[in-house]
Amino acid sequence: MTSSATDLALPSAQAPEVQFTDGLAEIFSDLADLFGNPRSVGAIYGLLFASAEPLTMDLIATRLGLSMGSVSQGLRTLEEFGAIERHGQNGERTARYYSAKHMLKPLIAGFVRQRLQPRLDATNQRLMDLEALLEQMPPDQAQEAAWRLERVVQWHDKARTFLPLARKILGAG
Amino acid sequence: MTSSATDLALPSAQAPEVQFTDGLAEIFSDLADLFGNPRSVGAIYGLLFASAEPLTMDLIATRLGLSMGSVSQGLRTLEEFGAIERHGQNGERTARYYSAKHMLKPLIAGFVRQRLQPRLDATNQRLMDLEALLEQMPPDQAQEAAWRLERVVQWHDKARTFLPLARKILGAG
DNA sequence: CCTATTTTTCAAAATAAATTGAATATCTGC
DNA sequence: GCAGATATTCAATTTATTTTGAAAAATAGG
Repeated sequence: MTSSATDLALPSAQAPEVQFTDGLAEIFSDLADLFGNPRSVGAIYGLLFASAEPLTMDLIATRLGLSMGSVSQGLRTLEEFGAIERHGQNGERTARYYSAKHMLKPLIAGFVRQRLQPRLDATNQRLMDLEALLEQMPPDQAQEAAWRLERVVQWHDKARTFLPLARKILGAG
Repeated sequence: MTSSATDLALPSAQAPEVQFTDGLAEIFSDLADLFGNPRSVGAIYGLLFASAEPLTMDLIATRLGLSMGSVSQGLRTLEEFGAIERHGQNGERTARYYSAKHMLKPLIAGFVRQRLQPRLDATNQRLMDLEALLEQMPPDQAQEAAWRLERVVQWHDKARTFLPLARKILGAG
């Protein structure tokens, strides 16, 4: 709609390897977003994943059009997840270099450990608080409520025991 | 920290059954948020789940302090998920009544079908586009890139085939 | 211990997402 | 086909989140 005569000269007519890298960055942006992480975190991981050699912070920032601040924070998140590696910093050159671990396992495991697990644990605590509340309710109400609560608790327990399995299956590749 | 002398008279010293209902609404709010849905959707489901009898839209709105607009949209989302049921509207009384299906299965299945699946399918398409790109790259680069891309594609396929299993296990309760 | 370079921090700005509310539409019974 | 009641829509507002950018803090070499 926007482009004129030469539709082959697309808005972003980049060299294929650049398109490839940007494409992976975008895909991982979307996945990050899908799982409730900032898009920038996904973009950084995608870029590192696509790159043949490690990159410095400001290469990443330049390439993705992000501020150093964002990249710094994003790298930290990914490092907490255990999804990337540092190189260099051993004297000869000053800037640190980063690369993605090519197993998705650490990324997934890290995400589960850092983000999912804590929230599910918090929910678990609240469910237990509600269970305690039952005792203060008039018996007939309490029984009704207990029945309903039980469903949620059971599901929640299942979800929590399910997570390790999910991690195992999804992390294997 | 905020409350004075009588710590037993907590800020929201409600009847236990109200605390119970609000508690479940909050728990489901958090879960909704965790999975990328508006908190209001979770709150509505939680309230309906906790309630012994079906509720009208404006009972829900009043109880949760939401606008009718939010509740209307939230109920639609939940209906699309297949997580709630309508009652009434069969002549005698005018307002429709809503209740939660007490199986979490439809909620989960609906969420997966309406939200997760479409996004993963879109990602799949983009991965295929990237695969097509490989042919335009110089062979040595293409090989490197293919190797990386393959990892993502494999993982993604696994994730997609994994979803039905997850639904089965988590939906059973 | 100074300087140049890289990295982190975090308040402010930009952006994205959810919620409201009032106009509009749909129903139901008469 | 009107009136009262209920429900939906969607632009405007509010709220929450992400990103920026500039100041402060590390880090390494001289």
